[in-house]
Amino acid sequence: MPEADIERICRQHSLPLTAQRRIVLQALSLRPTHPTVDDLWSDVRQAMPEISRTTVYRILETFAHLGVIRKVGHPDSAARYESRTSRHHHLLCLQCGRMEDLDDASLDTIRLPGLKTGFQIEDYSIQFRGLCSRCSAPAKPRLKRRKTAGRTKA
Amino acid sequence: MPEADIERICRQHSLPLTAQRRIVLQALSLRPTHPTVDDLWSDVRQAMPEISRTTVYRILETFAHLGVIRKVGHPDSAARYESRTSRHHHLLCLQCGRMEDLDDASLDTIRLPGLKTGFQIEDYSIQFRGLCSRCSAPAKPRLKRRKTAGRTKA
DNA sequence: ATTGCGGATGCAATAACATTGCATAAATGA
DNA sequence: TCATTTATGCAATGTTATTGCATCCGCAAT
Repeated sequence: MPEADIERICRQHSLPLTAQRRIVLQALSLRPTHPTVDDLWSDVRQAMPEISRTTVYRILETFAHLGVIRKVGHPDSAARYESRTSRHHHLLCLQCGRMEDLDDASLDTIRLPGLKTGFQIEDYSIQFRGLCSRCSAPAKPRLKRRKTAGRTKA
Repeated sequence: MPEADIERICRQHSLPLTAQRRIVLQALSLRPTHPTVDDLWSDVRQAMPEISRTTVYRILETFAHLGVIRKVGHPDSAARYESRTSRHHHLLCLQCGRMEDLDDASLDTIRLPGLKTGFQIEDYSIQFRGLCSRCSAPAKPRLKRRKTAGRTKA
């Protein structure tokens, strides 16, 4: 998320533009894998060692309520956030919990379920579950090596 | 989940069939809305007041690892479980956090993303976000009442 | 029915995750 | 620069989840 966007967002909502807000949103947008609050806190402390964990919690909650970022559901309980709010999908690794974004325009044409659900639906996203490349690779450890020997690099 | 299934599952995995396991799985299958651990603990204590919270945690984790039940991702941090592991989708209320199941065979034909994702995909489910009937109804509170006056029952 | 084994349970302690109250500090607009 | 308003940091507290260990219970062999 470019600096300019962060400024605009704060001004639009009459929120003081603080260094903490800049740096937290910045850190979030640099993380493609839906970090937890503590992941972000670690990142942010590199540049601002005195920032408080509470502040990170608060900033994320504030912007999530504004719809600027999103809190994503993840089976490993611990809040996770993402900076993208436009439609996209998720790849979830059942082994390590890694969650990556997936963009695929052909998935934009899902027929929304009818009103009989009782829900007024605004958007959707698909969660694909499986094994990420890191976790599926070591799945055949007994295989004899051929010439394209496996990189076991975790 | 019928009693017989619970027995079968335990025998298949050589797990002692305890009263606690029976009652926790039973309680989960009676809850259509993806309860938290404490939701289930409350339910279960009606019939078994001395059951420990820790035990409920452990039973759910055990069976989730076996694939008998599933831990679902939910933006409100607190683990939630569901007893259905066959493909189905979710309706999530952004207001109250309620999450309901949606079955719709026409959503079974999603084209899986290719191997270029690096993921080996096993299954997917769609999360539809919006407002549930309870939360979308009071959304126009300034409206003059007509003959179909609103039930304000939260 | 009794016994013995291994795993499950309950409890208490602890850890991990999250929120709140309040004093201080910083951003904004005049 | 000053006043106002809100954010931040800190410490305390609350909530959610896990762990170690003594005891209990399901289960199978007797």
